[in-house]
Amino acid sequence: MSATPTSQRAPRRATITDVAREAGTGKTSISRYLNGEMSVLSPELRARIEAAIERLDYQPNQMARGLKRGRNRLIGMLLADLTNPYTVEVLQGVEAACHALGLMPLICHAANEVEMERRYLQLLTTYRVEGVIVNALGVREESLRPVGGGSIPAVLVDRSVEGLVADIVGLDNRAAAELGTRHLLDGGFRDIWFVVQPFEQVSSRRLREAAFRDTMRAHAGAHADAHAGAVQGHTLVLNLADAVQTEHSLAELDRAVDAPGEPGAANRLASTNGNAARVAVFAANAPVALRLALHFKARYGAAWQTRVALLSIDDPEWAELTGITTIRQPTYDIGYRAVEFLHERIEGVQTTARDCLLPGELIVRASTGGRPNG
Amino acid sequence: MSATPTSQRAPRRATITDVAREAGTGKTSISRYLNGEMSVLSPELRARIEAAIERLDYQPNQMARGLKRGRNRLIGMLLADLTNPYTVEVLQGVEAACHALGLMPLICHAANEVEMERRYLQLLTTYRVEGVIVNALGVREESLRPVGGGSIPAVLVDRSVEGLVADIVGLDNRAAAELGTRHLLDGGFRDIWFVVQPFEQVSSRRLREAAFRDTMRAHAGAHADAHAGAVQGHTLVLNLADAVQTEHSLAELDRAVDAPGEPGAANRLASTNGNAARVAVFAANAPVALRLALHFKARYGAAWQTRVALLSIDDPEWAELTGITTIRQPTYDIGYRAVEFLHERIEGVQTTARDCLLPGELIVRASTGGRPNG
DNA sequence: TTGTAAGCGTTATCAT
DNA sequence: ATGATAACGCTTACAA
Repeated sequence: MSATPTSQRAPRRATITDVAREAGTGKTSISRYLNGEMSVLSPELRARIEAAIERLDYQPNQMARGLKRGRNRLIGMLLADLTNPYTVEVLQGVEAACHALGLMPLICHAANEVEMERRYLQLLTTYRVEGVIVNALGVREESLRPVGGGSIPAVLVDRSVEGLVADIVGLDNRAAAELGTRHLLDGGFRDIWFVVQPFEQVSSRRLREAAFRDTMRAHAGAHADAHAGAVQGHTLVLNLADAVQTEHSLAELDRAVDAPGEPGAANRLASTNGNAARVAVFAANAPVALRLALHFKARYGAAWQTRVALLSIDDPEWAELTGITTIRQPTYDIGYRAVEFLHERIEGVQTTARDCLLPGELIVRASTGGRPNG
Repeated sequence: MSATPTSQRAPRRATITDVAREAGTGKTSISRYLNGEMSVLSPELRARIEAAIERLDYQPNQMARGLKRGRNRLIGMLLADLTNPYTVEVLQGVEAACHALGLMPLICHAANEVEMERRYLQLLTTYRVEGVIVNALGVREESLRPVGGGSIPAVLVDRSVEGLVADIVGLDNRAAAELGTRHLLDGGFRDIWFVVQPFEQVSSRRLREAAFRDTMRAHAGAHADAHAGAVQGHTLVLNLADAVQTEHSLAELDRAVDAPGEPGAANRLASTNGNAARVAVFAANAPVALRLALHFKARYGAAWQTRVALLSIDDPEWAELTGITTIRQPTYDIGYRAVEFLHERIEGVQTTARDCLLPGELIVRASTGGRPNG
């Protein structure tokens, strides 16, 4: 690292007044030119203005424009967790839509901190953004009140927030969880664990977990007499924010994997393929799936997939590499739609809160097949 | 998706004038209160102001403040590619530093599009950000000129840009590439391929590639007589932006893997462990490593690591899962330092362009060990 | 077709 | 200790 002094001062940027003077006219004409009101400008004047702008390298100050106009084309994008691939993908859709609609997203990353979420929301408000897209932490937060209070247009992504009415767009969680569960059931798995982060507070997790249980129950009912031993469905909470709790939960899962289908092991021989002997683990999202995969690999070695079948909602880049079946979310569309909804609201569309549920796509890979790879 | 009409109009936000009226005083006092000039406010007035602000839920308009003050605490953060985990990690450092320094980063994602980079840079300029942190695409871009022209303070991250003088902070690429290469050499690998995206334009890639070659050459020189057959170092360009070219390059790599150390295969038996028979592939970054891993898995099956030893700069989340040796970049620090540098420049520190090179950390995993796992 | 002047919500200058 | 008043850079009636 080196540093020696030098000299150069940033020259003050040209203002509309400078341009007016340079072009020998008034500010009004410049403003008209900037706003494309060409029909009211003589070609001669227009040319002079154009030249002046060019000469001064003039660029209108958006802040000043926004102040006067009362709108600045800024929208806030509040993100719970950028390390989750889901978030980045949604963001791509958001950016594309913003681009198309002439909006500029202010991206704020709460990094799973409630305090950050609060701070950023306040900041956005202070910058007078015209609306916000919120991928909330999910906690019932007083700080989100102004958002819902009609004070500022908002669209929720992925998660609803208790006591807050707003448009929401995200995965059709019920359908997705059911899709995954049925896939495992169809694959002949008898012992299925649904692993999810603490879900009381987070609507999407809650819905997925509920759908999992419902589907298992429905299946059990339909096949009550067909099979001697019923399938087993368990929900396991994995609190990734707490290392101790995480270890605890993983240990519970280990016991199941070590002795699959314990109470009812007898009926396993009747199965059509080897999957009845393997425990299936359904991860509620990618962070959970990753944690599980890392754990299994550490415990059972590189060939862990012969012991456990992993399925996950979300389709992270390593899923293909590891050969894990997933349910891909239409992330790009989610982001795109969210902006469209917000845009409508900003433009004054008045409706009650809308729900936009997009379907997930099952991507079958080796993990849930009959002959697991190593 | 449902939608039925409702009614509620956003009430205009309170302004400083509203507060002044509510508190029965002038705007000046409110401004003073906002800026913490408590010493010039009687406790009595201060209390009235506080109450008025509370009652009106007043929040000062940053845009107006910025317009008047000439500074808005906004900085631009231009990102080449958010899908690269590296970028997200750097961002975390940036956010932390901004938080600490009271700055608000406007995050712009160019998504590897030169046109986007241009557009965003122009946009940032138009919003009068006080500075920019640029993780440039690397292309020699005329649009970056205003940045370097002293017109606006800037700090480069990871990559320098031709013909643009500015502070730059990033990985010590030379040292990192040398570290990786030596690790492979020490591991007994004789046939090493360095795989990198087109590197003419991107300084970090260029440096890594050069360091790789230099290290290989140095090694060859030092051990010229010791071993009968010298080690072989190859550089392979993988253009991920072009599917056809990518396939072509991968095919070339396949030939090498299928017949490792072709010209000089005789000396392989002399090796101390099995690694002389395996081809080692050194990926210049995570995106390359992922593409390679996916390819190898598709071609050689789940046990591909018995055929190829993969090493990569960057430490993506799947590296641990797959057991791949990596060189981790101090991403968080890179982001943090970048903001600190920028802040100094914004505050008027005048120096010539500084280089801040941070060291990478070698994380040894199974991939480069003597007995590869499956 | 062009220009003047009054704001937008702040802060800064200068009185009182 | 307090408060008019003039900017900041722009848009927009309203004139001319």
